[in-house]
Amino acid sequence: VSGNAGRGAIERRARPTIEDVAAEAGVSRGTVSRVLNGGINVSPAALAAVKKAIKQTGYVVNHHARSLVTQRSRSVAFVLCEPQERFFEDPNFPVLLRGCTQALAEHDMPLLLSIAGTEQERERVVRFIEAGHIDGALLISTHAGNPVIDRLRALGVPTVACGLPIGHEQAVAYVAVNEAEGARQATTHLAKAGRRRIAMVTGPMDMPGGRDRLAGYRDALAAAGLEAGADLVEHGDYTQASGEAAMGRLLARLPDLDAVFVASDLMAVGAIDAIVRAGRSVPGDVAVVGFDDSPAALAARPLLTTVRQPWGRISREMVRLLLAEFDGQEPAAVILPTELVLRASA
Amino acid sequence: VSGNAGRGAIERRARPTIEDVAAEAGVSRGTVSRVLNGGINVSPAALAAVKKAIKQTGYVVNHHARSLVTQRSRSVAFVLCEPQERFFEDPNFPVLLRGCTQALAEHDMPLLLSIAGTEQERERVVRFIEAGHIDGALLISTHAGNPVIDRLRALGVPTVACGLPIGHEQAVAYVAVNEAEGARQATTHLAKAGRRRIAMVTGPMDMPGGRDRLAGYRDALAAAGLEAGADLVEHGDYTQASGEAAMGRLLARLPDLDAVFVASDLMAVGAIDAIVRAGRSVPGDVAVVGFDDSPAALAARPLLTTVRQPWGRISREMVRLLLAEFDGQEPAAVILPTELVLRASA
DNA sequence: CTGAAAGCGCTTACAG
DNA sequence: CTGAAAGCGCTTACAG
Repeated sequence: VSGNAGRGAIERRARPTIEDVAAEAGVSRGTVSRVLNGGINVSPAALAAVKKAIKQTGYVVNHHARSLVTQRSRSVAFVLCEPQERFFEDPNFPVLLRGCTQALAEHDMPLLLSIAGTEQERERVVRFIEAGHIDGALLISTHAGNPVIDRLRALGVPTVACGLPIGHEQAVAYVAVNEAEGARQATTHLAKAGRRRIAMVTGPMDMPGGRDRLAGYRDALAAAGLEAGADLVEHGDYTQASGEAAMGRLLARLPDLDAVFVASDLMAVGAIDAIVRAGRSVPGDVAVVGFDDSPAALAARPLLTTVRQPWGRISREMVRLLLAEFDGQEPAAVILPTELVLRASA
Repeated sequence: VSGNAGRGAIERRARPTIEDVAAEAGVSRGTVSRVLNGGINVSPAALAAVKKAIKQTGYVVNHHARSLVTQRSRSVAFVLCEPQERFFEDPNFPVLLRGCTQALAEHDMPLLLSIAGTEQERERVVRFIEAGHIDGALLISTHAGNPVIDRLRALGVPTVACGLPIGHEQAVAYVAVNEAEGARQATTHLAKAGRRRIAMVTGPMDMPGGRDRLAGYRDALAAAGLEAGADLVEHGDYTQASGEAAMGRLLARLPDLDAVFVASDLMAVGAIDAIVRAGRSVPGDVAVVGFDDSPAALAARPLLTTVRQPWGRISREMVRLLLAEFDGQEPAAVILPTELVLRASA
């Protein structure tokens, strides 16, 4: 009500400082600071007085002042090194973004979104990080030769990658899923259901999920004693359109195909389109298993049987690894298990 | 190469300060600061010397120190007040998020992602904002009675909403699209193409996009002299599933339906599913127009004719309005035009 | 366990 | 146009 009248540029009401709290509690500002930083070396009486004073004054720490002396910002960048299209289309990104935001929030750390899709954006993001605005980075990148990762390493900025960072496996921390095992689960499920001609649509072969899921599929085929000719495999790039196109080629080439394992849910949605358009039914004529258990799996008709990536846990582990690096621990890798989720498509 | 050996907790190489630049340039630190802040009241000679020194030392300003004295953080929160599901499913969010990130980046301001879907998250986000960590907020909310908006106003934090903030139209800045006009464009197109029984699937009626698109649809029907019975309208909640269900009801009730205007692309995708499953073709039997021109429109089969929301421009205008508020301008509203995008579905 | 004091790296009146 | 100085709000040895 008193509010905006005559306000010029932004100006907020003056916030209480540590000095105000000290006065209220009848102690020095050093003591207040000690309470703020864990309460070590503080008498119970002083502790109580300060806590009460904090409540009364409504004090909240000024992070800029704190960061100025500690040289830490307590903030983390979520660095998305993807071309525009993938960022928009891939349903996994929002899930991962939300997971990381939540996991960070639990430690009262904000997430800065940095989009580094183009060369120009990459440059800006690196400059930003060089400027020391953040303590660490969560790196989402699918490119094998991503320059951002080199720059980050050169700067000594703690970094955790999502998925195996090809070429930096030893040097940068990462959390990934057991790709091959997930593919085995999917393929074995198809084989056990009595499918004999099981094709696959892979992801890009220069990415871990591309290579390793194919390897797992081949393992499972061999274990089941099924044929595994090269003609059973087509490649996609994780987009829905590429899944549709790859499936079209498979269908044209292999009329007796009765199942397909697709390396992402989004591609699987495209594959189902192609199957239905070819006049065949899912799962009646062709059983389909996807990968990710992304929101796309639930939007698919029929509902998609898929290999779940535990996104919530992946996010939390990424954050945990990053915090560990802040504390001086060496970069580590975490490999998480997948789980087959049975729905209607297979 | 010298790098990590023996590194304990995080520690980066010491960065040059303003003092180093001053020494290098042979001026005082006040002069360096003046150069940094626009170069006003600085002689050409001093300006040149300082610029050179900045380059030589590789100096980059310490934002914490600056913020401590200016009391401004130069960072903005993107506050997403949506239930989990919508955040994951709605293809508009990534587009908007990217647009705002880019627009902010052009001003060298980082975007902090704040997710306030649950009550608990809302509480945390408000605390964070109360702590003074950000200068302003971009608010994405579809709820009519959202408490976050009240808190933001009470705190006097400059805020810009995406879409008309019901109940706060006069008090908080916003940028929205001309909803009714967009709906008119869609409906008129259908009428001009010779469709006579044009139904509609709306969004939630407690949201501007729900109400106003319905109004525009009715206007256009009246202008075209077409029937506009209440039985032609069904309501959805912007999810794909709700679009499919609503379309199912429409089809069951109105066998002679030959067109439908759906208030979001995602619901339109669901509607197409329902139409095809009912054994009818798109656009042959039923023409479909969506709303948004989100990535979903391009993933749809057939490609979706839709009403484009200019997301890039919406993002830029939101950021512009926010910066204007930082400079003391009163909250303003920006209404942007829509554009009908003709593709295959109608 | 506690207080007084130095210092983090900046900006900005102030005096000249 | 420029420099000396105060001060933003904190943390952290240091001495007691």
